Amino acid sequence: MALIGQQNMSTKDLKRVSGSEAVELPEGERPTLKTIAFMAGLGVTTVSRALKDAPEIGRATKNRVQLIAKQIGYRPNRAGVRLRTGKTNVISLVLNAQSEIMGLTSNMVYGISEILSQTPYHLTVTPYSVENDPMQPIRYIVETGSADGIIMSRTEPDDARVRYLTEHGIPFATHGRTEMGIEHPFHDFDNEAFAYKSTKSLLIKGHKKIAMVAGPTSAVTYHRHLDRGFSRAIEEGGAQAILVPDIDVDTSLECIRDRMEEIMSGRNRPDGIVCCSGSAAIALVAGIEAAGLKIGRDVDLVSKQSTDILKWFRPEIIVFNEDIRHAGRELARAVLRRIEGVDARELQSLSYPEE
Amino acid sequence: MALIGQQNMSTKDLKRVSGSEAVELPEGERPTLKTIAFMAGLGVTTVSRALKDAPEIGRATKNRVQLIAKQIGYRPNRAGVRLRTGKTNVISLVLNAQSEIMGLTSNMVYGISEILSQTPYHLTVTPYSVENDPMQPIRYIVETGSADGIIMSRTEPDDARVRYLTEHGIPFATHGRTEMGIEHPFHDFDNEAFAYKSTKSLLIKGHKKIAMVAGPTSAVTYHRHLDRGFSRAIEEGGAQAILVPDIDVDTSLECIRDRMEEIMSGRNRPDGIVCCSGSAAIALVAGIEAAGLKIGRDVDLVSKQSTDILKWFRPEIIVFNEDIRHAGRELARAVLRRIEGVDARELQSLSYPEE
DNA sequence: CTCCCAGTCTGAAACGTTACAGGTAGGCTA
DNA sequence: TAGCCTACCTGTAACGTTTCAGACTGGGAG
Repeated sequence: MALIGQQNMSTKDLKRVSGSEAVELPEGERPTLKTIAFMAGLGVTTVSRALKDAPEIGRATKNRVQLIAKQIGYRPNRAGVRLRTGKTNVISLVLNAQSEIMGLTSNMVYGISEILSQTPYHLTVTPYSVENDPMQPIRYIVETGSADGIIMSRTEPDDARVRYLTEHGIPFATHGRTEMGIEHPFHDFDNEAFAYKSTKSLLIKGHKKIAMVAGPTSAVTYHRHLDRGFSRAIEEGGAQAILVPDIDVDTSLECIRDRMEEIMSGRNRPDGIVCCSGSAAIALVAGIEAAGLKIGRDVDLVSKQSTDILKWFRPEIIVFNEDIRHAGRELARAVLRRIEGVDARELQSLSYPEE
Repeated sequence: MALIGQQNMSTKDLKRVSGSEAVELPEGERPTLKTIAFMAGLGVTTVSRALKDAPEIGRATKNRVQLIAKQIGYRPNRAGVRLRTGKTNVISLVLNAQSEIMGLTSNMVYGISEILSQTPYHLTVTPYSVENDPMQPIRYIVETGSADGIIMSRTEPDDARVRYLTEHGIPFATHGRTEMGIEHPFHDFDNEAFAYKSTKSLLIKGHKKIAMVAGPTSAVTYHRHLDRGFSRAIEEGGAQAILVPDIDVDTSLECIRDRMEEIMSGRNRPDGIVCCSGSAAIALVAGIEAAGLKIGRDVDLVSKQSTDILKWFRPEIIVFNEDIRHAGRELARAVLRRIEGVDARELQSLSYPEE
């Protein structure tokens, strides 16, 4: 551990500008406020203020300083700013490191980055393993002050993280909604609308026995929305809902397939299925086909997908798309504006299923 | 907290306490070296050194200081360390923000995080858009000193980023190899072995006209390896290589399918195909089936995959697995050890195709 | 002529850390 | 007894930034 700092390309012995004029030109080293101050013949304070357009600095001076800064490619030292102000200029994406088949995480990351790339913010990713407490990374970030804002997913109706962050006044945005009477920034896909529309589309095709996967077993909020939309459509259509028990967002694909085969081999099998994730749909299909049935003939399947894969898999599947990259953009925008102090209620958005 | 009263024995300690600073008890604020120094009745310098087990600090003192630090949950302030030492404790993952169907990026991120979670390092992700210069994020990181080490992918035989980082002495590790006479840390999947083995397996099945997708059109190094393994196996087996021109790592799936359909409808169509990515395989299958052929009957397909999806898609596809999460772990380990000063040649690893 | 004010600019201090150059006490050598 | 060494510990300065409390103009008011 004594070795760690050693890579740090030494030769730091540069003549320092102390009180008098030890001439230091923009050689090798990164320019700082001091460099600009020296070049402009001003004090560091003035330069600092000039660069942020403070009103007590003359127009001419500001222009001059800003010109120099641009010319020599000045970039504020993040450590300096952070130490002095506590502002990290970091947004942390907290997610669970579950293996996933589709590029869900990637698209979220890319969406967020798209927004952050036009700001001084950096993005750090903090996964937590499935067996760990989801609160742990959150606590770490808050206790060490290592980010100005947090984006997280797998939001639950009563979410301990939301409560904790709200109590501590840390800006955050969630992918998904809560139901705990706390107003906070979020972005969510309207899963109720999806479930409703997709169930409807099955009803219109004349199906009468409809199943939804995965059901409301899970702790995650959006399953409640799915259930709501599903139940509403079922009721309106006077159809029968077939239950698919014990499947949630973490159920393995193998398990989904087996469960599905079982159900599709039973005598009360559904003629229409609503599925809420692309990967689950793939397992469903395997189960259905293992039961000797065929999508689009014996049973219709409508699924949400966050990546355009199902059309390659079985073109017969009816798909609705959830744009995760867009979610990433929305969440990034929300958390940034929250940091600026915008009211949480203005930072809540939904996106709607598109066929 | 429990240790507050613990001002033990000596009388001379008191002079420090009453001597200069205002008495500042461990309030809501985060503890710093000063807090510990006050509690232990020592100087900040001593505490700093005691915490890193410096030899010039007495055993007893070290134990005492470390105990206090643990008790009050002391965490070094990253900004302080970074400002003073230049060490950021950040690893940056630089990747291109191409949409991807499989969870390639995610698994890389998770693999890296697995390693970093046991260290003080954080992971930042810096995507660059496809139309941008790949050098841009690299330059940014180096110029602003915003990471201690870099991990990057899409490595090319003559890679400008590798040259630049080597010249600047910045630790990095690449996913994939270069061919430019510069020794640097890398992890790579042995694509030559994969191409050789998979082509062999087709030869053994009696196939005589074999195609490989994607071909060596791409700038990325690993296509050369694929080509080498493929050619070697073809030569040994006295088979015929069917060319699939103009397909590279960035070709859209639609385009791959169309090209494939065309080729499979031609009169000199292959009876065996080697494919180097799961998503390309999906498009290939579509093309093959559009030509009215069937995998496993008219043509055999062997593909690499980085996520276990092909078995769901067409179980007839013969698969080899590339473990991206493992690659992430290897790369993280490599860049960390490089930061510690380990020779680059000791930080080069390959992983081998597994069926 | 003085006084005050607005408009500009400034040095010092502080954030938390580590490197440097000592300092002190006690014991051992000569 | 003086001198020196070892084992521990210490204060100060510095990293780059922002905030605080001035300080210096020139000019207008009294």
